[in-house]
Amino acid sequence: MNAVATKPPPENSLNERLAHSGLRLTPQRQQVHEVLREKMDHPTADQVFMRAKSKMPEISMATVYNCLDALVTCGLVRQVTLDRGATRYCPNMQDHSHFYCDECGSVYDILQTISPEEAHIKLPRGFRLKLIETNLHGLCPDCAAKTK
Amino acid sequence: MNAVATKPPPENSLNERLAHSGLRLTPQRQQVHEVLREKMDHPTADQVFMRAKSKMPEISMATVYNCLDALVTCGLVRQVTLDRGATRYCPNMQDHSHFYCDECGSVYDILQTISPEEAHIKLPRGFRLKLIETNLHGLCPDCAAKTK
DNA sequence: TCAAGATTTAGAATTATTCTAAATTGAGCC
DNA sequence: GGCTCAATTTAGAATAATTCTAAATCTTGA
Repeated sequence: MNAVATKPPPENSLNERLAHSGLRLTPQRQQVHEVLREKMDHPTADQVFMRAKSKMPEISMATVYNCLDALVTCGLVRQVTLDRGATRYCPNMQDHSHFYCDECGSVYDILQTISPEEAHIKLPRGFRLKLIETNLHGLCPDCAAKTK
Repeated sequence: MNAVATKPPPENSLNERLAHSGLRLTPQRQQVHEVLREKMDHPTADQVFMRAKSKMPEISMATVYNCLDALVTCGLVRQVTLDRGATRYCPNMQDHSHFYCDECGSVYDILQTISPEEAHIKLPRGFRLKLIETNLHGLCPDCAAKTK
Protein backbone atom coordinates (compact mmCIF):
# COMPACT_ATOMS: atom_id res chain seq x y z
CA MET A 1 0.00 0.00 0.00
CA ASN A 2 1.28 3.45 -0.81
CA ALA A 3 0.30 7.01 -0.14
CA VAL A 4 -0.72 7.91 -3.66
CA ALA A 5 -4.34 8.91 -3.82
CA THR A 6 -6.31 6.36 -5.79
CA LYS A 7 -9.35 7.16 -7.85
CA PRO A 8 -12.57 5.90 -6.40
CA PRO A 9 -14.09 3.12 -8.48
CA PRO A 10 -16.24 4.55 -11.25
CA GLU A 11 -19.48 3.35 -9.67
CA ASN A 12 -18.80 5.52 -6.66
CA SER A 13 -18.14 8.61 -8.63
CA LEU A 14 -21.15 7.78 -10.74
CA ASN A 15 -23.30 7.65 -7.65
CA GLU A 16 -21.78 10.79 -6.20
CA ARG A 17 -22.16 12.73 -9.37
CA LEU A 18 -25.76 11.77 -9.77
CA ALA A 19 -26.52 12.48 -6.13
CA HIS A 20 -24.92 15.88 -6.49
CA SER A 21 -27.57 16.71 -9.06
CA GLY A 22 -30.32 15.18 -6.97
CA LEU A 23 -30.49 12.08 -9.13
CA ARG A 24 -30.44 8.44 -8.13
CA LEU A 25 -28.11 5.74 -9.24
CA THR A 26 -30.23 3.12 -10.98
CA PRO A 27 -29.24 -0.07 -12.75
CA GLN A 28 -30.32 1.48 -16.04
CA ARG A 29 -28.18 4.59 -15.60
CA GLN A 30 -25.29 2.40 -14.62
CA GLN A 31 -25.81 0.23 -17.67
CA VAL A 32 -26.02 3.17 -20.04
CA HIS A 33 -22.87 4.64 -18.59
CA GLU A 34 -21.13 1.30 -18.94
CA VAL A 35 -22.20 0.96 -22.55
CA LEU A 36 -20.73 4.35 -23.31
CA ARG A 37 -17.43 3.61 -21.60
CA GLU A 38 -17.14 0.20 -23.19
CA LYS A 39 -16.94 1.44 -26.74
CA MET A 40 -16.18 5.10 -27.01
CA ASP A 41 -17.19 5.44 -30.61
CA HIS A 42 -19.67 8.26 -30.04
CA PRO A 43 -22.82 6.21 -30.46
CA THR A 44 -26.25 7.68 -31.05
CA ALA A 45 -29.08 7.17 -28.57
CA ASP A 46 -30.34 4.39 -30.77
CA GLN A 47 -27.01 2.59 -30.74
CA VAL A 48 -26.78 2.98 -26.99
CA PHE A 49 -30.26 1.51 -26.74
CA MET A 50 -29.35 -1.54 -28.78
CA ARG A 51 -26.13 -2.17 -26.87
CA ALA A 52 -27.81 -1.70 -23.50
CA LYS A 53 -30.70 -3.91 -24.56
CA SER A 54 -28.38 -6.81 -25.25
CA LYS A 55 -27.35 -6.77 -21.59
CA MET A 56 -30.62 -5.61 -20.11
CA PRO A 57 -33.41 -6.71 -22.45
CA GLU A 58 -36.22 -4.87 -20.68
CA ILE A 59 -34.70 -1.43 -21.02
CA SER A 60 -36.71 1.00 -23.11
CA MET A 61 -35.76 3.78 -25.48
CA ALA A 62 -37.38 6.39 -23.25
CA THR A 63 -35.19 5.22 -20.41
CA VAL A 64 -32.10 5.46 -22.54
CA TYR A 65 -32.93 9.08 -23.29
CA ASN A 66 -33.68 9.69 -19.64
CA CYS A 67 -30.38 8.10 -18.59
CA LEU A 68 -28.39 9.99 -21.18
CA ASP A 69 -29.98 13.23 -20.04
CA ALA A 70 -29.25 12.39 -16.42
CA LEU A 71 -25.61 11.63 -17.20
CA VAL A 72 -25.27 14.80 -19.21
CA THR A 73 -26.89 16.83 -16.45
CA CYS A 74 -24.49 15.60 -13.83
CA GLY A 75 -21.48 16.10 -16.04
CA LEU A 76 -20.53 12.50 -16.76
CA VAL A 77 -21.32 12.48 -20.44
CA ARG A 78 -21.06 14.99 -23.23
CA GLN A 79 -23.57 15.47 -25.99
CA VAL A 80 -22.02 15.79 -29.42
CA THR A 81 -23.99 17.34 -32.25
CA LEU A 82 -22.05 17.65 -35.44
CA ASP A 83 -24.49 17.47 -38.29
CA ARG A 84 -28.14 17.08 -39.14
CA GLY A 85 -28.20 13.50 -37.94
CA ALA A 86 -28.78 12.05 -34.51
CA THR A 87 -26.97 13.37 -31.46
CA ARG A 88 -24.05 11.32 -30.26
CA TYR A 89 -22.79 10.72 -26.73
CA CYS A 90 -19.29 10.79 -25.34
CA PRO A 91 -18.27 9.59 -21.88
CA ASN A 92 -14.78 11.06 -22.16
CA MET A 93 -14.86 14.04 -19.84
CA GLN A 94 -11.23 14.91 -20.32
CA ASP A 95 -10.90 18.22 -22.04
CA HIS A 96 -10.92 17.35 -25.69
CA SER A 97 -12.41 18.22 -29.02
CA HIS A 98 -14.00 16.21 -31.77
CA PHE A 99 -12.86 15.64 -35.28
CA TYR A 100 -15.74 15.00 -37.61
CA CYS A 101 -15.14 13.45 -41.01
CA ASP A 102 -17.42 15.32 -43.38
CA GLU A 103 -17.14 12.41 -45.80
CA CYS A 104 -17.99 9.33 -43.75
CA GLY A 105 -19.35 10.91 -40.59
CA SER A 106 -16.99 9.20 -38.19
CA VAL A 107 -15.94 11.02 -35.04
CA TYR A 108 -12.55 11.02 -33.33
CA ASP A 109 -11.50 12.39 -29.97
CA ILE A 110 -8.68 14.86 -30.26
CA LEU A 111 -6.97 15.42 -26.95
CA GLN A 112 -6.54 19.14 -27.30
CA THR A 113 -8.84 22.02 -26.69
CA ILE A 114 -8.78 25.72 -26.60
CA SER A 115 -9.27 27.21 -23.20
CA PRO A 116 -11.35 30.34 -22.75
CA GLU A 117 -8.12 32.12 -21.76
CA GLU A 118 -5.99 31.26 -24.76
CA ALA A 119 -8.95 31.88 -27.02
CA HIS A 120 -9.21 35.38 -25.51
CA ILE A 121 -12.78 35.59 -26.61
CA LYS A 122 -14.31 38.89 -25.64
CA LEU A 123 -18.03 38.65 -25.24
CA PRO A 124 -20.39 41.60 -25.14
CA ARG A 125 -21.45 42.71 -21.68
CA GLY A 126 -23.78 40.38 -19.87
CA PHE A 127 -22.88 37.06 -21.49
CA ARG A 128 -21.69 34.37 -19.13
CA LEU A 129 -19.38 31.89 -20.83
CA LYS A 130 -19.33 28.40 -19.44
CA LEU A 131 -17.68 26.27 -22.04
CA ILE A 132 -15.98 26.40 -25.40
CA GLU A 133 -16.74 23.54 -27.71
CA THR A 134 -14.34 22.99 -30.54
CA ASN A 135 -15.31 20.86 -33.49
CA LEU A 136 -12.78 20.05 -36.16
CA HIS A 137 -14.09 19.28 -39.61
CA GLY A 138 -12.27 17.65 -42.45
CA LEU A 139 -11.35 14.23 -43.73
CA CYS A 140 -10.35 11.25 -41.68
CA PRO A 141 -7.25 9.32 -42.79
CA ASP A 142 -9.28 6.75 -44.74
CA CYS A 143 -11.33 9.29 -46.64
CA ALA A 144 -8.35 11.57 -47.19
CA ALA A 145 -6.50 8.66 -48.81
CA LYS A 146 -9.42 7.87 -51.09
CA THR A 147 -9.83 11.48 -52.18
CA LYS A 148 -6.19 11.80 -53.14
CA MET B 1 -18.73 58.13 -59.40
CA ASN B 2 -15.48 57.20 -57.76
CA ALA B 3 -12.76 54.62 -58.15
CA VAL B 4 -13.52 52.54 -55.09
CA ALA B 5 -14.30 48.96 -56.00
CA THR B 6 -17.92 48.18 -55.29
CA LYS B 7 -19.25 44.82 -54.27
CA PRO B 8 -21.19 43.06 -56.98
CA PRO B 9 -24.86 42.89 -56.10
CA PRO B 10 -25.61 39.80 -54.01
CA GLU B 11 -27.61 38.17 -56.79
CA ASN B 12 -24.52 38.02 -58.94
CA SER B 13 -22.35 36.41 -56.36
CA LEU B 14 -25.22 34.10 -55.52
CA ASN B 15 -25.40 33.02 -59.13
CA GLU B 16 -21.64 32.67 -59.45
CA ARG B 17 -21.32 30.67 -56.29
CA LEU B 18 -24.08 28.30 -57.30
CA ALA B 19 -22.71 27.94 -60.81
CA HIS B 20 -19.30 27.16 -59.40
CA SER B 21 -20.82 24.10 -57.75
CA GLY B 22 -22.77 23.19 -60.86
CA LEU B 23 -26.02 24.48 -59.43
CA ARG B 24 -28.56 26.85 -60.91
CA LEU B 25 -29.90 30.07 -59.59
CA THR B 26 -33.63 29.58 -59.12
CA PRO B 27 -36.23 31.91 -57.67
CA GLN B 28 -36.62 29.56 -54.74
CA ARG B 29 -32.93 29.51 -53.90
CA GLN B 30 -32.85 33.26 -54.21
CA GLN B 31 -35.85 33.55 -51.91
CA VAL B 32 -34.39 31.25 -49.29
CA HIS B 33 -31.12 33.14 -49.35
CA GLU B 34 -33.02 36.41 -48.98
CA VAL B 35 -35.02 35.12 -46.06
CA LEU B 36 -31.82 34.17 -44.30
CA ARG B 37 -30.16 37.51 -44.90
CA GLU B 38 -33.23 39.45 -43.90
CA LYS B 39 -33.31 38.26 -40.34
CA MET B 40 -30.11 36.64 -39.22
CA ASP B 41 -31.53 35.00 -36.17
CA HIS B 42 -30.37 31.50 -37.07
CA PRO B 43 -33.75 30.14 -38.07
CA THR B 44 -34.54 26.45 -38.41
CA ALA B 45 -35.56 24.96 -41.75
CA ASP B 46 -39.13 25.19 -40.60
CA GLN B 47 -38.86 28.89 -39.81
CA VAL B 48 -37.21 29.52 -43.15
CA PHE B 49 -40.06 27.64 -44.77
CA MET B 50 -42.69 29.79 -43.10
CA ARG B 51 -40.92 33.05 -43.89
CA ALA B 52 -40.31 32.07 -47.50
CA LYS B 53 -43.88 30.86 -47.85
CA SER B 54 -45.23 34.29 -46.91
CA LYS B 55 -43.48 35.74 -49.96
CA MET B 56 -43.75 32.74 -52.24
CA PRO B 57 -46.79 30.74 -51.18
CA GLU B 58 -46.18 27.76 -53.48
CA ILE B 59 -42.78 26.89 -52.04
CA SER B 60 -42.57 23.49 -50.37
CA MET B 61 -40.65 22.21 -47.40
CA ALA B 62 -38.67 19.79 -49.57
CA THR B 63 -37.55 22.73 -51.67
CA VAL B 64 -36.47 24.65 -48.62
CA TYR B 65 -34.27 21.75 -47.60
CA ASN B 66 -32.99 21.46 -51.12
CA CYS B 67 -32.22 25.18 -51.27
CA LEU B 68 -30.54 25.19 -47.89
CA ASP B 69 -28.41 22.24 -48.93
CA ALA B 70 -27.52 23.96 -52.17
CA LEU B 71 -26.52 27.14 -50.37
CA VAL B 72 -24.48 25.21 -47.86
CA THR B 73 -22.78 23.24 -50.63
CA CYS B 74 -21.69 26.33 -52.46
CA GLY B 75 -20.47 28.04 -49.32
CA LEU B 76 -23.08 30.74 -48.94
CA VAL B 77 -24.70 29.46 -45.80
CA ARG B 78 -23.50 27.69 -42.69
CA GLN B 79 -25.29 24.94 -40.89
CA VAL B 80 -25.38 25.38 -37.14
CA THR B 81 -26.07 22.42 -34.90
CA LEU B 82 -25.87 23.22 -31.25
CA ASP B 83 -28.21 20.89 -29.45
CA ARG B 84 -30.65 18.07 -29.95
CA GLY B 85 -33.13 20.32 -31.70
CA ALA B 86 -33.48 21.28 -35.32
CA THR B 87 -30.51 22.48 -37.32
CA ARG B 88 -30.24 26.22 -37.79
CA TYR B 89 -28.93 28.18 -40.75
CA CYS B 90 -26.63 31.17 -40.85
CA PRO B 91 -25.92 33.29 -43.92
CA ASN B 92 -23.07 35.15 -42.24
CA MET B 93 -19.96 33.76 -43.91
CA GLN B 94 -17.57 36.05 -42.08
CA ASP B 95 -15.34 34.08 -39.79
CA HIS B 96 -17.26 33.94 -36.57
CA SER B 97 -18.44 31.66 -33.85
CA HIS B 98 -21.76 31.06 -32.19
CA PHE B 99 -22.79 31.68 -28.66
CA TYR B 100 -25.54 29.36 -27.57
CA CYS B 101 -27.61 30.12 -24.50
CA ASP B 102 -28.06 26.80 -22.73
CA GLU B 103 -31.03 28.27 -20.91
CA CYS B 104 -33.24 29.74 -23.63
CA GLY B 105 -31.61 28.32 -26.75
CA SER B 106 -30.98 31.64 -28.47
CA VAL B 107 -27.95 31.96 -30.71
CA TYR B 108 -25.66 34.96 -31.16
CA ASP B 109 -22.93 35.58 -33.68
CA ILE B 110 -19.63 36.34 -32.03
CA LEU B 111 -17.20 37.96 -34.43
CA GLN B 112 -14.16 36.09 -33.29
CA THR B 113 -12.82 32.70 -34.14
CA ILE B 114 -9.83 30.63 -33.49
CA SER B 115 -7.71 30.01 -36.53
CA PRO B 116 -6.12 26.61 -37.08
CA GLU B 117 -2.76 28.33 -36.54
CA GLU B 118 -3.38 29.93 -33.20
CA ALA B 119 -5.16 26.82 -32.06
CA HIS B 120 -1.98 24.86 -32.87
CA ILE B 121 -4.01 21.70 -33.08
CA LYS B 122 -1.83 18.74 -33.93
CA LEU B 123 -3.77 15.99 -35.59
CA PRO B 124 -2.60 12.42 -35.92
CA ARG B 125 -1.07 11.52 -39.28
CA GLY B 126 -3.51 11.36 -42.17
CA PHE B 127 -6.22 13.70 -40.96
CA ARG B 128 -6.97 16.61 -43.22
CA LEU B 129 -8.33 19.60 -41.32
CA LYS B 130 -10.62 21.91 -43.22
CA LEU B 131 -12.36 24.01 -40.65
CA ILE B 132 -12.51 24.71 -36.96
CA GLU B 133 -15.95 25.36 -35.59
CA THR B 134 -16.12 27.10 -32.25
CA ASN B 135 -19.29 27.05 -30.22
CA LEU B 136 -19.54 29.02 -27.04
CA HIS B 137 -21.98 27.81 -24.43
CA GLY B 138 -23.30 29.68 -21.45
CA LEU B 139 -25.98 32.17 -20.57
CA CYS B 140 -27.16 35.09 -22.65
CA PRO B 141 -27.48 38.45 -20.90
CA ASP B 142 -31.20 37.99 -20.22
CA CYS B 143 -30.87 34.54 -18.73
CA ALA B 144 -27.73 35.48 -16.81
CA ALA B 145 -29.65 38.34 -15.20
CA LYS B 146 -32.51 36.06 -14.19
CA THR B 147 -30.20 33.44 -12.69
CA LYS B 148 -28.41 35.98 -10.55
C1' DT C 1 -45.34 0.02 7.03
C1' DC C 2 -46.69 3.93 4.44
C1' DA C 3 -46.64 7.99 1.60
C1' DA C 4 -44.29 10.76 -1.59
C1' DG C 5 -41.50 11.27 -5.12
C1' DA C 6 -38.35 9.44 -8.59
C1' DT C 7 -37.80 6.30 -12.22
C1' DT C 8 -39.03 3.04 -15.73
C1' DT C 9 -41.91 1.30 -19.22
C1' DA C 10 -44.64 0.75 -23.68
C1' DG C 11 -46.49 2.97 -26.83
C1' DA C 12 -48.45 7.07 -28.83
C1' DA C 13 -47.40 11.61 -30.44
C1' DT C 14 -44.59 15.00 -32.24
C1' DT C 15 -40.87 16.94 -34.71
C1' DA C 16 -37.20 16.85 -38.11
C1' DT C 17 -35.59 15.20 -42.21
C1' DT C 18 -35.47 12.42 -46.35
C1' DC C 19 -37.49 10.06 -50.17
C1' DT C 20 -40.46 9.37 -54.27
C1' DA C 21 -42.54 10.03 -58.48
C1' DA C 22 -44.71 13.19 -61.30
C1' DA C 23 -44.86 17.95 -63.03
C1' DT C 24 -42.30 22.07 -64.21
C1' DT C 25 -38.53 24.75 -65.61
C1' DG C 26 -34.47 26.26 -68.05
C1' DA C 27 -30.33 25.82 -71.09
C1' DG C 28 -28.43 24.50 -75.20
C1' DC C 29 -29.16 22.97 -79.83
C1' DC C 30 -31.53 22.48 -84.31
C1' DG D 1 -39.48 29.09 -81.81
C1' DG D 2 -39.66 24.10 -80.77
C1' DC D 3 -37.26 20.02 -78.84
C1' DT D 4 -34.58 17.40 -75.62
C1' DC D 5 -32.23 16.56 -71.49
C1' DA D 6 -31.19 17.28 -67.05
C1' DA D 7 -32.01 20.01 -63.00
C1' DT D 8 -35.39 21.53 -59.96
C1' DT D 9 -39.72 21.82 -57.64
C1' DT D 10 -43.76 19.93 -55.67
C1' DA D 11 -47.04 17.27 -52.54
C1' DG D 12 -47.24 13.90 -49.89
C1' DA D 13 -45.63 9.63 -48.00
C1' DA D 14 -42.00 7.56 -45.40
C1' DT D 15 -38.53 7.45 -42.10
C1' DA D 16 -35.79 8.90 -38.24
C1' DA D 17 -35.15 11.25 -33.91
C1' DT D 18 -37.00 12.78 -29.87
C1' DT D 19 -40.51 13.79 -26.49
C1' DC D 20 -44.67 12.91 -24.08
C1' DT D 21 -48.16 10.27 -21.39
C1' DA D 22 -50.06 7.56 -18.01
C1' DA D 23 -49.63 3.57 -15.49
C1' DA D 24 -46.55 0.48 -12.96
C1' DT D 25 -42.52 -0.05 -10.08
C1' DC D 26 -39.04 1.19 -7.04
C1' DT D 27 -36.68 3.88 -3.18
C1' DT D 28 -36.31 6.63 0.62
C1' DG D 29 -37.36 8.59 4.69
C1' DA D 30 -40.93 9.41 8.33
